[in-house]
Amino acid sequence: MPPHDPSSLDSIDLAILDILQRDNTVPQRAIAQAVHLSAPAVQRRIQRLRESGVIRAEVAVLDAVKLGRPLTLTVEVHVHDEHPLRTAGLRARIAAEPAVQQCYAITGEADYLLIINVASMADYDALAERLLRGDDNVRRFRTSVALACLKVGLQVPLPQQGTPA
Amino acid sequence: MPPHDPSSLDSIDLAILDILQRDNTVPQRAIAQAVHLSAPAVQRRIQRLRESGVIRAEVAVLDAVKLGRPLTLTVEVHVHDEHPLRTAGLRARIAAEPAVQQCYAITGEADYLLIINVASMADYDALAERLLRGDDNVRRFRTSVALACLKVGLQVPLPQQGTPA
DNA sequence: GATGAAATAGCTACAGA
DNA sequence: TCTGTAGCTATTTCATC
Repeated sequence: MPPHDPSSLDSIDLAILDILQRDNTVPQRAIAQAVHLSAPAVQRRIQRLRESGVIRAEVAVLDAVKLGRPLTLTVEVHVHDEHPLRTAGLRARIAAEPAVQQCYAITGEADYLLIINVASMADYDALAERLLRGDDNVRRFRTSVALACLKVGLQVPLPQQGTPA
Repeated sequence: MPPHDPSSLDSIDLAILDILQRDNTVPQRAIAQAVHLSAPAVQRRIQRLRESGVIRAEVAVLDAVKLGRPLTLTVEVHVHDEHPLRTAGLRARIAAEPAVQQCYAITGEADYLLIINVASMADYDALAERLLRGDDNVRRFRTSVALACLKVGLQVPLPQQGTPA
């Protein structure tokens, strides 16, 4: 995958990305019309954006409520030791746990921020048990219940470490 | 959009969703083969999942670094008054702000959790100014810098309120 | 739910700017 | 190097069983 510096993205690339970010089922012909280009030209640009990694993935976004996981929780995790060797287990469990939707390593008060989807509080309790309470490097964690999701963007922020979702 | 209760999703639906959640460019023939069904049968199921809202969106996931927004921040916002009328402005500004990738209304210590992507700290400062500091209903906010994104799942957790991304 | 035909989208090759 | 035109391949979609 060749690297891609932002300066090589022209305004047409950005316009294409703006469309695909919202809906990647839009036919290339329709995109072509929107950006005043031919369909193959659009196709080539999309191909390049994929190869260079600007487009990281093309996915379906699912509805957690309709999947029977109506509860969303945010969890701030504090660890004793941030050393990779000491956090490797936690990271591996997080990667393997489908209920964990997102995980960021952060600075400041807490060390990790998790966004989790579960069917019930009982499920969360069990999850917290095997994910956090069993780990003696986890000092404490603070859970908040999400009441609403006001916005969901899908730009992947930082180079991913470990297993991708 | 007809409602869809989780019980009406059989194991084949779940298998299809599991594939599409990772990569929605997989041809229906390949999905059909994976779930031991014919392509049109898969097509009908996908159509139903779309109409019922289980599949909420089909999108391209972009790389924020390659787009020139290498900084990810998480922000916990505390407000004075949670009344919808008093938070409407904040919510509207969040919805309109492309740098704000995600926003959850949460219980507990803070009232909102934001996940933000910006090009620089200077950009964030300007953003915080127009988004938060200008709002006299915002009591305080706590910003953390994300060091790494360990996992990104794309299940939309709760019914969205306000403008979707 | 499966089969086969029609429509449509995506991809490649080639020519020109 | 990039764009546009043309033609091909493959996928989606629809009608029928």
